[in-house]
Amino acid sequence: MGRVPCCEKDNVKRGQWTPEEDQKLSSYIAQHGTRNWRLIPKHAGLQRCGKSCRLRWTNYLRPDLKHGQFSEAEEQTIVTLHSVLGNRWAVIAAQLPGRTDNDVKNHWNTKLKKKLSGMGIDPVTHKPFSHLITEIATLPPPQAPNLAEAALGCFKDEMLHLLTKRRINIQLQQYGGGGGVPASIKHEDNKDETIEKIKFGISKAIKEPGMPPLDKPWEPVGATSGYIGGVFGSFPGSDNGFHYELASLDNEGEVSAWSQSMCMAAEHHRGLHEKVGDDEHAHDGDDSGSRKETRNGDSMFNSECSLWDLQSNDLMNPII
DNA sequence: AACCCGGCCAACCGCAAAGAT
DNA sequence: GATCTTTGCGGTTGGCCGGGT
Repeated sequence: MGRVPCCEKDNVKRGQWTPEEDQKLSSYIAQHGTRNWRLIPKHAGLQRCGKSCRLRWTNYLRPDLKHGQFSEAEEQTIVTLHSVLGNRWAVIAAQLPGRTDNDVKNHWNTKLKKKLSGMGIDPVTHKPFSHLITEIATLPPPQAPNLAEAALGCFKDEMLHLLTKRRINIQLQQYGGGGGVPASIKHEDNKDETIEKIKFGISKAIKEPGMPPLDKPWEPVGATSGYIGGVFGSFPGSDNGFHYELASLDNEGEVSAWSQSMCMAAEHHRGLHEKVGDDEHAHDGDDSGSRKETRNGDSMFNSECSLWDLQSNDLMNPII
């Protein structure tokens, strides 16, 4: 047999908490602790679900919480950890005293994601968009055009931002001084034409002699590409005249400390994934169950490539 | 002044692991 | 061991607010 349900949904209040409710909850927890969330609203005189009380306490009322702006150092920590851990908000928040997973998640979704996109870095993979385009371009037809279309759909906004707002230099030297540029892509200000430019660039890239053989399976090129200090380029070991050069510069044209840090995070991320990739290769014979991740991320940190090994000095709290 | 729009963030929802019976 | 609740987590939503028109 199990237990009784946590609360009857009909009889509970929802929505914003009032100061009176906050006061009731805080004073009850101060006296009795947080032992059983199901009973807390009942005993504290609140018409709330236990789950709602728990969230209110953990995300807002807890006395050890910080409520102010995120510092630059905190932002850097989030980006660095996100590049390694992905959307593991609870684990990331554990490294930021006074911040909750909800805080970190909201800050990421509203600020950091855009900040990275604005710098030309894909916030999901932490790779530069130019790198993604390069990877797509290494695919053989007919996949490449389809994927390019899909990617353009996904990254259209970010690409447009890059191409129209930031200092970006897409060198399509094969055009031969512009004479070979198709008429449809000559007007810089037109956004649709910008997309056409990207498509054209990708299709050109696919046809380049320096490109990997089209009849071979795709392999990531990250291991041989350079990406330091905000500048990224280009095809591995090729001097084929086709490359994207992407500079993440601030308004004054300088590479900011934040930008450099973000780029280093991305570089670190790339290195880690290579290492993780190797590690997973080494475990190819394992049964899948042994690699299954627990909610606390145990397996990640039990693996040969742990966050501790790679960044032990940066972590403030042990990850359980 | 009224309306619209986008950013922000608290709160909710649903799922899965952990724990209790 | 099976079943059920509790807890923790990540994704999503809805409302508030400020700026722009």
